[in-house]
Amino acid sequence: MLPCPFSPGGPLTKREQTWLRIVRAAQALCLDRGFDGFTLDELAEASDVSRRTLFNYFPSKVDAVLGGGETPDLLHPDPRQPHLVEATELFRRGGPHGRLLEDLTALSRVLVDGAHPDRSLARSQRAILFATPRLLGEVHERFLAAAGTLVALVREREPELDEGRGRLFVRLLVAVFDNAVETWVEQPDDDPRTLADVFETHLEDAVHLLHP
Amino acid sequence: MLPCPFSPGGPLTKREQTWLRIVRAAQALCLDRGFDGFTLDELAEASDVSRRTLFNYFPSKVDAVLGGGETPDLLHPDPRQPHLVEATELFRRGGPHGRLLEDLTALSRVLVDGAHPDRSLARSQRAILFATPRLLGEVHERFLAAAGTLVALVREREPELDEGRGRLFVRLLVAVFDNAVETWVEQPDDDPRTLADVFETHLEDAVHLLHP
DNA sequence: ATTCTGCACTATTTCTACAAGAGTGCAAAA
DNA sequence: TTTTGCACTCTTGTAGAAATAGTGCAGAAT
Repeated sequence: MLPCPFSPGGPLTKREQTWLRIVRAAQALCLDRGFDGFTLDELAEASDVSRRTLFNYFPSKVDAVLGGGETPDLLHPDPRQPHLVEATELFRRGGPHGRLLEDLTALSRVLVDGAHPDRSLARSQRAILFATPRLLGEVHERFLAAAGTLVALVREREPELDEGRGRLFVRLLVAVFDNAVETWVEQPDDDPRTLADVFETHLEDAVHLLHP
Repeated sequence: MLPCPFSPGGPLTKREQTWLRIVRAAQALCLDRGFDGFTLDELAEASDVSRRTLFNYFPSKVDAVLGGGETPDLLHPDPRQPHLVEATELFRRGGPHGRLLEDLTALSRVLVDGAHPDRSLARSQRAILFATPRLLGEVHERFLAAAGTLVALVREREPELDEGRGRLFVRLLVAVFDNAVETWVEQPDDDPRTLADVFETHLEDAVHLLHP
């Protein structure tokens, strides 16, 4: 029932327009009054749909403000998100390069960027996260869940990676991600780097730091 | 005013005896009734000191239960803990081996083991952490603080490590530590590995996972 | 001389009940 | 097929009171 954030290319469908209208209103309200400073009734009014319809688009207030879809499950990617299906299939077959870390980086990029269908949304998202540290926790949780499925996928490709190491791997990825988010959120407004860019840089940094 | 957990070797001083009595009582109460199931008045009575004296030994209830001293500052180590002073001095001068990762492992060991002066304490600590997940958060915070000073020390030795990477490094260490704690806590009761052992193993695992 | 203790104090936390808002199920309307 | 209204549950915030955590200090005890 919940839609993917955007179908690529072409004019926006009616549903996509409504989706955008809601997110924009939610972000405006959030920037204006803070996350707890507005109710869903107000958001419904501001975006010109019924309160009930909001939940037709977003499972929660947080999702509306963050403009996120469901957290992707890379093990069983949603067929409505063909780029996800494609990327995971490629990875399963030995990834774009054949070296785990690089392939993982590529896959992470798909994952991280999935939350940012639109440049202008990304920008206000940054402002909101900056103003509402509480939401950082939510972002963390979402990535944590996604990273779990990511590592599950890795373990299919690399069976010698046992569960314990998999868990550790998740934690490392999440640590890099959290750091990337923190950096990205504090970035000056005209810095063009996306969250995925920063994540990739930090992942490389992590590799160097732990290089024997 | 607060003492180091133990002076090495020899018979226990009066202060050390009292320290132990308090910790034992605190752990017993905690295992028996849960962390929130007893008051400091009760702990005072059980360990035969006045309530006020408890705070002479531990800055908080959590510290009493965990049997921890202050979180060590590796940049300015407490002179009353000579092994810390020694280890940091050695590290500053180029560490035991001269390779950052190995020296870091050695230093981390000192840090992690510092919280476990005694085998039997470590064992009940494990049981308590298992039964009271809430305390895991406290343990995390303590290590986070300590890791901060650890990385500050590293940055003195390796000036090309900028602040951003330092922050990332802290996060990675904390991730490894959290994973180690989780593993250690779930360990069967007769498993002789200390937390520091597990931490070291996981740090090595992390290095391999991020090996290009 | 140092550590312990009682006591008076402040600061958090917990509890209760209640209100407000988040989130769901369903059937009729668009 | 999507939207909407409505009735519903569940979680979270609020306010005030009680319990408990934690502090400062001066005198007692060792």
